[in-house]
Amino acid sequence: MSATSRHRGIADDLRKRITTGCFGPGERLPSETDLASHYRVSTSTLRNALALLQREGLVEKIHGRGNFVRHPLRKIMYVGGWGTLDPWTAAETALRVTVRTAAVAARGHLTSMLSVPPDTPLTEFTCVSHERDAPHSLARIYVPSDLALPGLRQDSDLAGRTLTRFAVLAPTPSEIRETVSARLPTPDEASALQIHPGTAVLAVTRIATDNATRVVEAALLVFPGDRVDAVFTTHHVTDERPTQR
Amino acid sequence: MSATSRHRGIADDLRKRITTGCFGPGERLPSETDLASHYRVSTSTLRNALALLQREGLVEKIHGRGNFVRHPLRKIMYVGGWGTLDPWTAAETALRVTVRTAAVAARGHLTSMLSVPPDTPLTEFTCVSHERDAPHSLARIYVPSDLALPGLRQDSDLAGRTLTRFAVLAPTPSEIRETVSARLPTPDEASALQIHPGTAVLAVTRIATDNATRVVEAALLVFPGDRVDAVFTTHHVTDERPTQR
DNA sequence: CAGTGGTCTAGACCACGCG
DNA sequence: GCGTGGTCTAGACCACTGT
Repeated sequence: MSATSRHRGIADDLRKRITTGCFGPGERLPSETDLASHYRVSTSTLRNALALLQREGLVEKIHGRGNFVRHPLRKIMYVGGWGTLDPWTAAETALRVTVRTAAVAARGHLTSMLSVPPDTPLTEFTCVSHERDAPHSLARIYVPSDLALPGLRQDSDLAGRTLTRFAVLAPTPSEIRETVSARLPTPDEASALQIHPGTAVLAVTRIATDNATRVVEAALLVFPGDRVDAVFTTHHVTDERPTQR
Repeated sequence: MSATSRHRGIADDLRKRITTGCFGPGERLPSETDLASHYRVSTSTLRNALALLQREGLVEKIHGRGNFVRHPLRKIMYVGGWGTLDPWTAAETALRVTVRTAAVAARGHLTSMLSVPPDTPLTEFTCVSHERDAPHSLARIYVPSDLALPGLRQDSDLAGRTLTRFAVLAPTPSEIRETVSARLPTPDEASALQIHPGTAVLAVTRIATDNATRVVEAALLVFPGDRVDAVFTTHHVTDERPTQR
C-alpha cells in the first residue's frame, strides 16, 4: 500500500490527516514512539517520514516537546529596487527590528563588494526583524563610515517600514544591484532565524552605488524561504538601458 | 574529539580532506561501508555525515555507484527585468534549450496570474535548458494564444541568449514583475533538474504586462539554487515611481 | 555476478523541556 | 523525574550499476 518506500507512505497518510484538519494548526502530533507503533514501523522509519513533512513546512519538530503542525504561513514581501512602499507592507503591524551597530575594517569580501581598499573604516549594521516572535529577516549592512547616518546610534528598536528597507544612508544611490540566491542556511543563520537546517533561505546581496559609481552600501540579507518572497518590478522607460557591470 | 555529534565530526574531517585536495573533483570516495569501518561508526552514522556534505553541495551520491566529489560549480546568472545581455552570458557556450509547445486552457492559478477569464486559450512553452548535460533551468511560460509568436512551433532546439531570456512575445511589455522565492524542489522538479531533493531551488514567477495593463506573459521559472543566482539592477531615473499592485 | 547505496529494524543511550 | 526528540549501533534485506 506504500508508494515506493514505507516512510513515504506514512508521510502521505500523515499529510492527508493534517491537511484534512484531523490535526489542526499548532496542534501536537502523537509522540514518535506512539506513531511508530501505530504504523508498525521502527522509530527511525517514522522519523524519516516526519522529516519529509518537515521539509514541506507542514510539521515543526521541537526537541523535548514534540512534533507540531505548523501554522499556515503568510508570506512577507521583500521589495527590490527602491522598495516603493506598498499598502500591504504599510498595513503590517507588530514588527520589531533590532539593530546593532559596530565599527569594522574592510576585509576580504567586503573590500571587493564595496570597492574600497583594505582596512577602510566601515559601519556595520546587524539587523534582525521579528514578527510576533518569529524572526523573518537577518541583515548585515556595511556602509563606509563617512557616509553613515549619525541618526542610528547604538542598539535601538525600530518599527514600520524599516523592516524590508534598510537604507540608512545620506546620499541617495543611483543604482541598486541585487543578487538573489537560494540555498540552505548556515548553522548560524538557522539559529538566528529559528528555522531548521534543511529549510531553504533566500539570500539577497544588495549593492548600492551613487552617481560617481561609488559603493555607498553593501547589504547581506537572509530570509527564511518559507516566509519571504522577493519582488522586483521593472518598467520600460522609453529606451533606458541599465548598464551591466 | 567530535564537535557536537559523531557524524558532524566525521563530516568536518571529510570536508577538510576534500577541500584540501585529498579527494579531487569528480573523484569517488571510498564506499560507505569502508568509510564507516575507517571511522569506527555504523553505516547510518556515516550516512548522516555524508548527508551534511551533500547539502553543502560538496558531495553527490549516485545509487549503485558511490559518493563523488562534486565539481566546483560555476554560477550562472538569471538577469531580471529586461535582462540586458551582459558579456558574461554572451560568451557562454555549450547551451541547449529544448522547448515544447502546447495549447492549454486557463485554469486555476493561471487565470489569476494572467488576469484572464477561465478557459481562455493559452500557449504553454515548457523549456529545459542544459549546459553540458547538467540542466540549469526549468521554465513553464504561458502566453495568451493570440499573442504567441508563430515563430516557435513544435519541439525545437535553441541556443544562445534564450537561456535566461524567454521572452517569446510580439508586443514589448511595459512592466515586468518578478517574484523570487527559495524553497525545496518538488519531486518532479528534482528529477527534471537532476538535483537531489534537499537542495534549494530558486523559483521565479515573472509576469509581464503591456501598456494597457494586459498580462502578455506569465512565466514560472525554477533554477537549482547552487548553480543559478538572479540579478536585478535598478536605476534611479529622476523620480520614476514604479507602481505597486 | 559483485559492489554500491537505500531502506529498515529493534533496540540503547543522551539531551532537552517541563512540571 | 518523566516524556519528548536526537544520536547511534549492528545488523538485515532491497534496489541500482557495472561487468
